[in-house]
Amino acid sequence: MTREAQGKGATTSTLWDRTRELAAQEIPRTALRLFTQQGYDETTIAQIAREAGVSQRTLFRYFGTKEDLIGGSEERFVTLLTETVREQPADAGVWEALRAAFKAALSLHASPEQALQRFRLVHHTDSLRAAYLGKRVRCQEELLPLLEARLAPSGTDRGQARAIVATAFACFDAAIATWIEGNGQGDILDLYDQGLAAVRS
Amino acid sequence: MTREAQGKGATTSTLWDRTRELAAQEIPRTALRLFTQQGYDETTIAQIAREAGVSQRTLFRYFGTKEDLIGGSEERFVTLLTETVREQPADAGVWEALRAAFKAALSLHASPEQALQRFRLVHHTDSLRAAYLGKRVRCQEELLPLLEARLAPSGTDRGQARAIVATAFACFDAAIATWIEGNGQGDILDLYDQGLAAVRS
DNA sequence: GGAGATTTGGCAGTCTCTGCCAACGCGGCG
DNA sequence: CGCCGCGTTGGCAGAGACTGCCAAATCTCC
Repeated sequence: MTREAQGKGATTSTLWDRTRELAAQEIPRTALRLFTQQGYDETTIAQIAREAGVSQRTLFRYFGTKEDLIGGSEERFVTLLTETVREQPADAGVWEALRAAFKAALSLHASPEQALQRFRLVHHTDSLRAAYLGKRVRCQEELLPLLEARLAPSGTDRGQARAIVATAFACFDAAIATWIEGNGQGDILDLYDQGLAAVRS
Repeated sequence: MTREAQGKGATTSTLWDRTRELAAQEIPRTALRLFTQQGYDETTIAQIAREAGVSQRTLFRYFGTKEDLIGGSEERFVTLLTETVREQPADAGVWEALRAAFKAALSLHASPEQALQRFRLVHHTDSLRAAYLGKRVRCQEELLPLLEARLAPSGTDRGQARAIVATAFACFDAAIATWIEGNGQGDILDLYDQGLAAVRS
């Protein structure tokens, strides 16, 4: 990992690195399977490690906590959101910028089915949901200064900017909850737009 | 606890019950003191139990988890919010009803200083904050059907109602965060109003 | 092939939290 | 008064997540 690593060219990725990456993909896949089969709390780290073919110690080296086995690393998520917001044209409003960020975040999922599976799992497991919400507010805090800059011209203060960011994320979560309730019918972003429209009536 | 318990009359509360209640108040007080002194993660259950004069086992019987030592039981919070919303006149809008609920929730704190202390602790401790957010969304879910009823006449669907509730709580949290940042200056409800005004511009 | 760096695995330990059982204190019964 | 039922308490053992520490295995580079 300390090496120059991901040469998209050919030879720089040694067979060893590829094996490592395979393991790194195998572990969360096994975890997700077991979680959906028997529940999050009923699945132990020992079992995941055994079925994934690694030791507990190694598993914890790849993923710091049990919650990290779902939903990938937080940094990737944060950087995706911040980068997307940064890429938005300067004259785009904060609501448009945030919407674009959510759209980008949703595109991370391989398929709607997989997304539904993960969302359901997180939504129905208290500890997972709490962990997700924790990451979410950290995202909000990272995004705050960026959006504050966009809002400054209109005389919006920091507290108001915080409320706007929090609202956007809240409506995003609400959209996901509604989407889960409808078993994945419809489009999450449409639900988001409808929710936000009701809020800003 | 199974006895008829709190007779506000005199003789029904035995000396034994009073001792129990004292212990139940002493434990979270000790916990809060230690948490603010040396930090949440740096304080162990063993230490709290020792300084409060009870065994670990008893401590866990009173408060199911370490997080419950802060912020009291969730049910009390939920019932306060739901009761307050229910008490609102039928023609009151959802925003007014929710605002009244938040006002009631804030009145639970003995003093602004104590509130600031607790808010700061929760806000700056990842695990505590995650636990708080978990309780918060559970509150939202309890409140949802009540507010859905109030919104039904205006042709608002469930998803939109969820977005509205989520937004109100999000702005409430944002107000608290801003209030903490300002070291307790100003009024939380004012900050809430300002945030919501910016959102609904 | 060997030296150095990196990764892995095992072990012991901490901390939260739970189940189980014995000890204690309290009230009510004969 | 003595005894029994009942609820509370405390200690103990254990599960489970997670962290240092050290040795063994593995890879890379020379």
